Amino acid sequence: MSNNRPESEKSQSGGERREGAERTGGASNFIREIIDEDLKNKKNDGRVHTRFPPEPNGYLHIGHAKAICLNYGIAEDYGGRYNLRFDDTNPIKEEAEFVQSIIEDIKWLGYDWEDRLYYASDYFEQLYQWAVKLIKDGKAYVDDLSADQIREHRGTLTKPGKESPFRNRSVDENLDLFERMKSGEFPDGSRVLRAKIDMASGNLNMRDPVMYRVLHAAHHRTGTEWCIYPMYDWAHGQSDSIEGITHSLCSLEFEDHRPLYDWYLDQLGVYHPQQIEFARLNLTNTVMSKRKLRALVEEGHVDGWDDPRMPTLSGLRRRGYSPKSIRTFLDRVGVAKRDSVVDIALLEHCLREDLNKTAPRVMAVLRPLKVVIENYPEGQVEQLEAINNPEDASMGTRQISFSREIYIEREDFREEPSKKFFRLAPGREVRLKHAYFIKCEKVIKDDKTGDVIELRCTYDPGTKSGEAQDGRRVKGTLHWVSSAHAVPAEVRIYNSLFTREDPEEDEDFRQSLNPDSLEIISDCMIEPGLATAEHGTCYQFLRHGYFSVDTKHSKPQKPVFNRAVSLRDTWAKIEKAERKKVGQ
RNA sequence: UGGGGCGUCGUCAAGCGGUAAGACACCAGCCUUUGGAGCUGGCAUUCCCAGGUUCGAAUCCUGGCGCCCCAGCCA
Repeated sequence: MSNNRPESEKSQSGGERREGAERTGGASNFIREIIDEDLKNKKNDGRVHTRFPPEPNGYLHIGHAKAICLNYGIAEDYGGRYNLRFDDTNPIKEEAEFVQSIIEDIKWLGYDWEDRLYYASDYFEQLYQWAVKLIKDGKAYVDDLSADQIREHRGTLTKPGKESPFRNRSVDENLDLFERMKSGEFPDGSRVLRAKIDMASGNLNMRDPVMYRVLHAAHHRTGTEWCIYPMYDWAHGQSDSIEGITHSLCSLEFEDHRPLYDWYLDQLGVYHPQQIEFARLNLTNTVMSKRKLRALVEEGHVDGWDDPRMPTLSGLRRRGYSPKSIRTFLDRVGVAKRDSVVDIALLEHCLREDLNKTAPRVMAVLRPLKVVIENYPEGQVEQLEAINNPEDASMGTRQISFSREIYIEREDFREEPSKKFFRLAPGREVRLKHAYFIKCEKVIKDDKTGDVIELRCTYDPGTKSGEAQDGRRVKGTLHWVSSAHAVPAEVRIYNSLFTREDPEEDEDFRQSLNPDSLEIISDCMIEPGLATAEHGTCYQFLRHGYFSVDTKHSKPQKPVFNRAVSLRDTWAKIEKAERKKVGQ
């Protein structure tokens, strides 16, 4: 590296950073350009401080991960800090258990906010004082209108609103009423505190937005201390301001809330964070709204928030996704302001890329077909050496048992093979991975059904470990397990939850729910070493894909595996193309 | 007939007046004891459209068109 300046100096220079090998935070984007510019102008004394502000009302999904990686990744890359703040301003929807799951998911992604864990509810008292200040300044008033009346007064997108008859109460009356709202004198919904801005604004958010509502509800942290709660819009900007956030990154729909945040901050005369909006993540063949995800859970279409088909972080984790693959994915997706839908194939690609380097290879037969090797001595068992990962020699080797009777994959045998099928067929020879060449001599069928139930083969003792002494080649290599040594297992194959790329296009997103999104195969045979595989571990089942030990259902001697992602399947493409040709 | 955004390959996405990066997907080939991985090559004469400015425009100007968001006492 030509760059040998001290680390601290590097971290302050945008230009150098792009050349640095250590820069892992992804390509430049419009947000980083803004920050580079701010740094150049010595804005915020060169500080970069971001935050991720989730509402604890549900589980995090990969769309949230985009916001997390963006906010936290930028802070890391610029040598700044990042906070975690729960936006808990609505006690009716929020629960402490969601706080825990959110913390767990973000930690799992690999981030550490140190001691900077905050809650909007930490600021309730300050927010209250600020509200009093606005009242005293004649910038806020207590409104007795009902929710319906407020809506009517708001006007429409094209028509200006009407001012509330309570808009011009005296400061003293407002102070008195607000105080009594706080002390619990009024029932829910009876009165609100509103900012006095402009009922004719083209921006609906500026038409005297509600700052406080009366809510006699217990809050997960403040209990029953408060019976008025701040609206998100009143709490959010000030919370960022209090924490000294320099760049408040949020999604596009808050663009026209920004003038309101700025208005509040201006009236209060406090520090202004800079809000920058970006487009949220959408993925093909899934849905990303909390409402829809909740419906899937509650209506029983999935096994829970952590169902491996869900785009939730807990679901992806259970399925076998690594934090690294998710972060890589998000880096590659980039950040911009245009609405987009990312092909889920990119996510899968990132997982394969990661697991290819790290997952131990292992043999598992999902749909076993018995093979008897007639010329192999009965009762003989030999140990063969198998490499654990051809991509990483340091992962070593293991011993596997070979014997006269084995299982191979049903789909690896074809009685009438097509030209391009180069696996096992009558009279054909293939290689057994790590073992010998075998040749199919006889096909045994069920008398009644005609199904192939067993293959009789011979092996060539001179092909041990997979090479023929006479140099003859074989095109196919099959995985297998020794029937006497293999252990039964359950394997769950997942396909996309929705058949349609964009399920939201339907009137009801449930219409394109994929009936085949989960296939349970219960009679699989796997290498004995996997019988006690640890929860969450990922393996590559040779020629199949990457499989993780299910954390919910897997038990020692009764293992359950989730297919995280299949291997790229060139053969499937060839077959598909062949079928298409024949169909013509 | 309101306000705020956005329009570059099938999908994301660089590009910031000097003659269209990269990734995924797809296609072709090489290689292979995983039809995996890897490697090589192909894949936008054109940037929503139309005018204009300029020696030169995806980038600047004007006018259209299209898409998204906003009328919670949700966030």
